[in-house]
Amino acid sequence: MIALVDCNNFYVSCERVFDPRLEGRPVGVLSNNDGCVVARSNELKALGVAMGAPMHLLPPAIRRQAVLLSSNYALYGDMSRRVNLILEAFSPDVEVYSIDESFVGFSGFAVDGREAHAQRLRETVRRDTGIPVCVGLAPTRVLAKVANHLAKKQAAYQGVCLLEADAPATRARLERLPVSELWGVARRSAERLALMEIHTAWQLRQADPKQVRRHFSVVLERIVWELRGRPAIRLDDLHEPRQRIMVSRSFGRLTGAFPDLQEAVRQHAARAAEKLRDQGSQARALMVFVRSNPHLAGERQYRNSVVVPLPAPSDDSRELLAAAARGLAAIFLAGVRYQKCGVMLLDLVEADRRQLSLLAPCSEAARGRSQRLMATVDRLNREMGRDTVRFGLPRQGSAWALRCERRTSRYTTRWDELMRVKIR
DNA sequence: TCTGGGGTCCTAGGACCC
DNA sequence: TCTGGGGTCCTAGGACCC
Repeated sequence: MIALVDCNNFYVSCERVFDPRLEGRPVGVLSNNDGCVVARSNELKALGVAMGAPMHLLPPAIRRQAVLLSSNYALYGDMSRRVNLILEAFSPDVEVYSIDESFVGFSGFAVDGREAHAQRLRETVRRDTGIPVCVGLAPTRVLAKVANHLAKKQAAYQGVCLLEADAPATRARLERLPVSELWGVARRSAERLALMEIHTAWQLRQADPKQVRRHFSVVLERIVWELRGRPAIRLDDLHEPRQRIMVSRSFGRLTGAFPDLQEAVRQHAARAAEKLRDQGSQARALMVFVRSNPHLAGERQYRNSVVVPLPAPSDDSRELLAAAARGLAAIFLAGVRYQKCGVMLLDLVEADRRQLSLLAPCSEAARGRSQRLMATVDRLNREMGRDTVRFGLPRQGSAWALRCERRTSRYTTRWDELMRVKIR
């Protein structure tokens, strides 16, 4: 039995913990650059605001009524960590799936004690962090997702829903669930399933797995097995390092100036290099991309990317920044107003299993110096705050700087912001 | 004026091998 | 007239997730 613990309207709930005046009001949290609505309170959903709605297209009446906040990832990340600490006290088997969801192993409990245990978990998280969560219990992950969905939608469940694979009640629930609401089935697959007269989760469960695999993919076949109660989806081992690392941002405003892009690409490469060292990897290649704003008709459109191989695997910020700069120079086109750029580190290898290059031999002494330098930079930034040491100084107010005009305080990670009072 | 930022897995098809 | 039958590896792009 697996429990899916999902925080309700997570970003909004985090904001409410530190500003109870937001309770009962329509609240939204915005993406970077205050671009889109990425989290909504129930009150905001009730006003008809869709997930991902562009902020500047919201009706004025809604903008007046709602509290719309910039995202505060330092706060959400720390609150997420606190929630997971509590989950770990309830089960030795916690798989963090995203910032607001975790799968929790629930095997080993007496059959009639599972729901009560889930209720206790829910109450403890609420009491100790202030975050409301719902729990879906089922034998597979896909069914646990369905159970969680029900627990959120129907108050009668009081936040905990258990689905057995073969119970008549489960059949009734699946018959009423559109296939597109299943985890792993989105618009494209739903459209193609509809052509085969498969509209509900129950109909998909009844489909022949082999046929499904032939017409769609092994991914959808696994969903069929999971709906039948047979586990077929394993999560990646979370301790596995990432296979690629990406850092990209939209600019605060469009810019066609090469120095602006240079500066942004350098910042992204430096941040990516920190993430790379943090997971103990090195990159064998790096990708740089730039693009104009595809939403603007009449604007000259351009997008391009280039992969820059590195002579030897590296996690040295200086080498990665230099490679990124070369990549940018190769794809920059004058006369375009750019909206976004980014850097992706590719072909990652574990630092201690790195293969040395025959073509670019590098003395062990030089490697050692590089490693000590990077470790020192990372330590200073960790202990004294991000960007205490950085590679080159960005100018103030550059075009690519993010807009985030409505961010709340980083209450749990910054002493200097803890007491900052905001009057609304 | 203004539309996010990450990730994963799978498949098809090309290039190449014998 | 008529030109095989497997493999592997890599990459780009699709689809999906939060």
